[in-house]
Amino acid sequence: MPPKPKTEAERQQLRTLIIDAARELFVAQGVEAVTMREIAKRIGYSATSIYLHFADKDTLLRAICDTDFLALASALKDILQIADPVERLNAFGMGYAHYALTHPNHYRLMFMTVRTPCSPELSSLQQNNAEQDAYFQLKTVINDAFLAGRFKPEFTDSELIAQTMWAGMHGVCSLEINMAEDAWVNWRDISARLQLMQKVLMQGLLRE
Amino acid sequence: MPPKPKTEAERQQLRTLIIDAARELFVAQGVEAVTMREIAKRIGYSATSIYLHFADKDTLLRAICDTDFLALASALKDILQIADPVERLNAFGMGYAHYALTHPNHYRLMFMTVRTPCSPELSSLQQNNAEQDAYFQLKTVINDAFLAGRFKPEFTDSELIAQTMWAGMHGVCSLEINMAEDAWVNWRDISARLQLMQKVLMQGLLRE
DNA sequence: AAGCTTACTTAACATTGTTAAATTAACAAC
DNA sequence: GTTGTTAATTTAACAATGTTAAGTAAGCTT
Repeated sequence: MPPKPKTEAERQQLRTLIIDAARELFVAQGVEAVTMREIAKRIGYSATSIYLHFADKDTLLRAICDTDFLALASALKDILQIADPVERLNAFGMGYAHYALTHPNHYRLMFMTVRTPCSPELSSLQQNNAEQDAYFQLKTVINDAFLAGRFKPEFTDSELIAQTMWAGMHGVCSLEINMAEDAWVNWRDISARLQLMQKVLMQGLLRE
Repeated sequence: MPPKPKTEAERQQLRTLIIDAARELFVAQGVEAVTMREIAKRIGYSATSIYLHFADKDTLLRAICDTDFLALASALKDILQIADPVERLNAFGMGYAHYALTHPNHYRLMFMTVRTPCSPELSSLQQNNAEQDAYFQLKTVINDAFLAGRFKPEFTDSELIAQTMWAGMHGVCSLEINMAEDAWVNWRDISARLQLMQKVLMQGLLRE
């Protein structure tokens, strides 16, 4: 209840307390369920206190987002150790999809909701850092295969290839996350869809 | 201001008046701009009147959605006339993407937002009607190419192919709609991304 | 003319994000 | 030790939203 001057460490601690509470709600019930008052109740503060640490709800959501981008990069980190470039590329795609499908709410926030666009300035993450930036990881993985001459010679723009592979996996994952319950479509098994997408991308892009 | 008993035709007319006003707001400013009061102001009624025609906001949005699913099917209808199955498939993919990118707000509502899932019972559209059901059109286009023996023999499930091609195009379109402004990624030109996706899908799936 | 139904409106409620104004405790200065 | 000052927090309050309940008035039926 009462006010004491707080050290920077204490402030940071409270910040992550808020983020964690928000994430918990958010993972359980999606973005809409996250109300400032509900978050506050969880941590035993009043709603307005959150505004001492985050400018508004959007900023808070982006802070969650940031930690989840980091989590994604961490989840994929080990895959970068695989020696063979094509095998690595395969594993990277599947690792990405696995993260997406096991963290649908995070994934939705990161890539499927209208939000003020991410930019390096607004983020706490370091762009082009292989430990933190999953997009950089993707570019690297693709570029390694590219430099190893594994792609068909007609494809010359490594970053364009990266964006296309991303789009392919993102397409499967986002349709699954958003429309799996949709009875209009007789959905095939998600792992079959993932595998086929992966295979098609590979067959379409790689040399024989 | 005054009440007269209305014929069924008049009721229907008011219904579409509401839908059109809602769509206008919605197209211009996205789903967030669609408030019941704003719609009402546009058509010179009070907000609560809308509830005489639509159970709630979600129902209204889905009604818009329904007319847009129909619009998508209509936009693609002519393509079905193309004789060569592969050429038709190509045109269908591009037509789909064109609709998505020229109607981003509709597309977002149809395929990218959390909504109570579509099912044939809740929709006014006829499933498996080539004039109304774009997914059926897709299945048909794919299946025609399938029956013409144009896919690699290893791919035996025509509907799985359909879902994969859909996912590919959806991936490109939805990333564009949601993340084009994102400065983290050095996005290649959208038409280059579309073309590459199309080409990769074709090269991956079709016989030589 | 009395009453019922229909189309509509105004009031009102609860919930949201957010801001402004109080409160309360610790610390510093005299 | 009283008095400011500052920082952390809360309570009140606002405006906007979706939605419901209660009212109002025009036409229809009898």
